[in-house]
Amino acid sequence: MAQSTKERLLETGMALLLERGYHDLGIQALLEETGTPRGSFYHHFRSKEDFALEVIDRYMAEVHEGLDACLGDTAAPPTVRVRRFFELSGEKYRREGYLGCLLGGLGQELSGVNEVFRERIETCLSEIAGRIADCLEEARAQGEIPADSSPTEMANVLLNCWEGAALRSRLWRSPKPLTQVLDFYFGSVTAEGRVS
Amino acid sequence: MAQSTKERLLETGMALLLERGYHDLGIQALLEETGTPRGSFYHHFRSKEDFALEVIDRYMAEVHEGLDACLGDTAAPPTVRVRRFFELSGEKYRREGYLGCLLGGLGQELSGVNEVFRERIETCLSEIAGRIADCLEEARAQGEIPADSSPTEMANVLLNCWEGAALRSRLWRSPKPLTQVLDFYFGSVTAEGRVS
DNA sequence: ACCTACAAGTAGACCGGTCGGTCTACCGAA
DNA sequence: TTCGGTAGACCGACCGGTCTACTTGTAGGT
Repeated sequence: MAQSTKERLLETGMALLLERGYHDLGIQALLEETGTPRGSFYHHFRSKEDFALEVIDRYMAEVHEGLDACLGDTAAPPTVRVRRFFELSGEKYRREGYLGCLLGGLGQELSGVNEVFRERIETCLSEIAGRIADCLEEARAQGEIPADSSPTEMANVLLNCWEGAALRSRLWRSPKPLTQVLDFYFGSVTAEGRVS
Repeated sequence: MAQSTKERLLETGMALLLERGYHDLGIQALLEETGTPRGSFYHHFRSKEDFALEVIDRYMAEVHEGLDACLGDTAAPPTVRVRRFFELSGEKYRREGYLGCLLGGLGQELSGVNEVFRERIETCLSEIAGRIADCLEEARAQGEIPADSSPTEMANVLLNCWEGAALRSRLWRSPKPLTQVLDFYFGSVTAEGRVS
C-alpha cells in the first residue's frame, strides 16, 4: 500500500479543510472523497475535532520544513532568508489555487467558539513568529536592520500582515496581495530611516 | 415597540455571526436569543444566506458611517484621518471583546465554498480600500506622502494588514496586534525615504 | 507445517439530535 | 375583510458518533 488509510485521511482532510473550513466539511464527504468506511475513520481518530487537530499538526510540520529550508541558508542575509520563506509559502498557495493559509482559515472560523482550537492555532502562529524573530535578531546583530529594532515585534507584525494578505488573496484568488505586502514590508524595513 | 423584529434579528445576528461564524450559528439559536418565532424569521428573510447578506449590508452601513466621520474631517492631515478610522474600528473591536472583523471572519469561512459571499465580501473590502485611497490621494497631492506613491495600492496593503492584525487580535483577545500594525504602517509611510 | 488466538483495521447499518426550510393557523390594525 | 406579521408544529436531510460483524496479518504453541 502506497499510503496508509490514516495518512490518506490527513492529506485529503488538509486540502478539504482549507477549501471548505471546519463546519462545512462533513465526515461523510471526507469518507466519500477518500473511499474510506466510517469505521476506519473512528478507528484512527477519536472525533472530528481530534482529526482536525492532527491535520494542524501535519500542517505545522510542513511549515517547519519550509522554515528550516529558508532560514537555515546562512549564505543569504537574514532578511532575504525571511522573505524567501514567505515567497515559498506564496508558491504553495498558488499550487492550491490561492485558498490562503489553513491556520488563518481555521483560526477565524473557530477561535470565537472553541477554546482548544484558539489556543492551538495561536500557539502555532507564535511558534512561526518566534523562528522568524530569531532570524531577524541575526539581521539586527549584523546591522541589516536598526539596532533599536524589536525582532519579536517585527516578526509578529510581518506574520500578521501576511495572514491578512493571504485572506485577501483567497477572496481575490490572486497572488497580488501577497507580493504587495512583501514589497511593502521589506521595502520599509530595510530602507527606513536611512540617511544617504 | 422600540425595535422592529427584523432590526432585532439583524442586530443580534451581527453579533452572533461575528462570534460563532456562519455555519456554527443555527437559526434556532438566533431565534431563542431574540425570542422570535420561526415564522417571523422566514417572513422577513428568504433564507439563512439572504439573512447573512443583509447583516453584511448593515455592517457596511456602519463602516461607511465611520469612514464619513473620520475621513471627512478636513481639519486634520489626510494620513491622520485614515489612521483615526482604524483607531475607531479598534475601539469597536474592544467593545465586542476583540472578535475581529465580520468581513474577515465570513470571508475566510465562506469564500472557499460560496461564490456569492466571496464576491460580496471582496466588493465590500475594495469599497473600503477605495475610500481610503481617495484620502491617501489627498495626502499625495499635499506632499504628505511621496509623489510617486500609489494610493490605491497603499490603501489595499493597509487594509489587508489590518485584517490580518484583526485575526491575530481575535486569537490573542488583545488590541496589541492592531496598534502594532498601525504604528508600523504609519511609521514607515510617513517617514520613509526622508532625508533630514 | 499446521492450528489457534488475538489484535489491527475494514465495513457499513444504525442512532438520536439538529439542521434549514415549509406549512397552516392565528392575531390585530387599517 | 384584508394583509403584514406572529406563532409553532412539522418535514426530510444530514450531522457526528456508536455498534457489531467481518477480514486480515501474524505471533506462539505443538
